[in-house]
Amino acid sequence: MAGRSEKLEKYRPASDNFEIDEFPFYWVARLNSLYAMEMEKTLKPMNMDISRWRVAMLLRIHGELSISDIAEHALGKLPTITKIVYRMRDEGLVDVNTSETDGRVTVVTLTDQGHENVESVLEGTQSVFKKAFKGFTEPQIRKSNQLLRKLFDNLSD
Amino acid sequence: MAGRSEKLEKYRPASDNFEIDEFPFYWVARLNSLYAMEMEKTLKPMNMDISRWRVAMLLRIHGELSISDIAEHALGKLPTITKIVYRMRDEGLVDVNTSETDGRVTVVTLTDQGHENVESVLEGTQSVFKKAFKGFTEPQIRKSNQLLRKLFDNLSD
DNA sequence: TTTAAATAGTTGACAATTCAAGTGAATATT
DNA sequence: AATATTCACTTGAATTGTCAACTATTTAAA
Repeated sequence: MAGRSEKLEKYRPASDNFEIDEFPFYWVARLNSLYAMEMEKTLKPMNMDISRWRVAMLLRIHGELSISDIAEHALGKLPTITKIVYRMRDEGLVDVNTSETDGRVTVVTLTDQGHENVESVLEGTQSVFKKAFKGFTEPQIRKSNQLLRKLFDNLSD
Repeated sequence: MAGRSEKLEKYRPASDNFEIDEFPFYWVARLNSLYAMEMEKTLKPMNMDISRWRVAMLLRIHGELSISDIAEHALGKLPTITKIVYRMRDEGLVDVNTSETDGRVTVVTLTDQGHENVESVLEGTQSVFKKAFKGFTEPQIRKSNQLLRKLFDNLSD
């Protein structure tokens, strides 16, 4: 009978009045797929895909990362990241070395060609972001980001 | 020199002051993966995965869908959905039939076992949603949803 | 009414991801 | 110091997803 719990009913997937259009994770999934598809279009001509792209961007930002670091940021499984990295190495995009301070860790960096590749893709990717946030002001973008982060933090506890 | 364009710089992936933590699609991707991983934990004991689950939920809501309908809602490629559906049929979760009004379309529905399966999984999945939106009020959830939809709509033009 | 074009889905070859089970290096325990 | 445990990957087998090419059905055009 209380207003709040009644209203919340429609977000409860098990509820009879559940409305999927009102379910945030439905839109997170769709938004993510759509973004990925748009990006693939930009990436394909450069012989890249979304997986390689995510790894490359992280390396561009951080300079040097271990396989686990990449897995953590890109939220992928270790074997998956391992294989992406070695694929990228075979394509000349990254260098792979064993850490000098810890023999267990594998350190990955972008090669010159990898850097060039990233920069030329970057030009094309901006349009996707612009399109999605068309009409948004800076504070709105910041708030959107805060929201996404908050949900992520909540879920990772 | 203008305030706005300077502030917006950090969201431009090509920019030198780009900060990935401020990039909404980075968080969309991470949030989506994290949600998927949490869901997988709940789904695994019932012999389900996220793909099957998405198809099952859509069928629970809509009752009957064609392969393309499912592909559209789940934002998957046609061959992918086709294979998921036939896998689910082999596992007894769905029925697959040719439409009586249009011989090209394949109509998919949940079997009784599929329904039971969905209901028992639903019990477990609520906690994931609750965890993510812990501390959110109903208007906040609604606003979050609006935001995600808006981004999706922008991108799909 | 043929023929052409568009739809809706399927299939097979290939690529990517994932699980389970390993390896080898570093830490912790006895 | 020897052994056990944990950590950070790596590998192979199996599953899943994707592209390209194809089939069958319906709709549109000539």
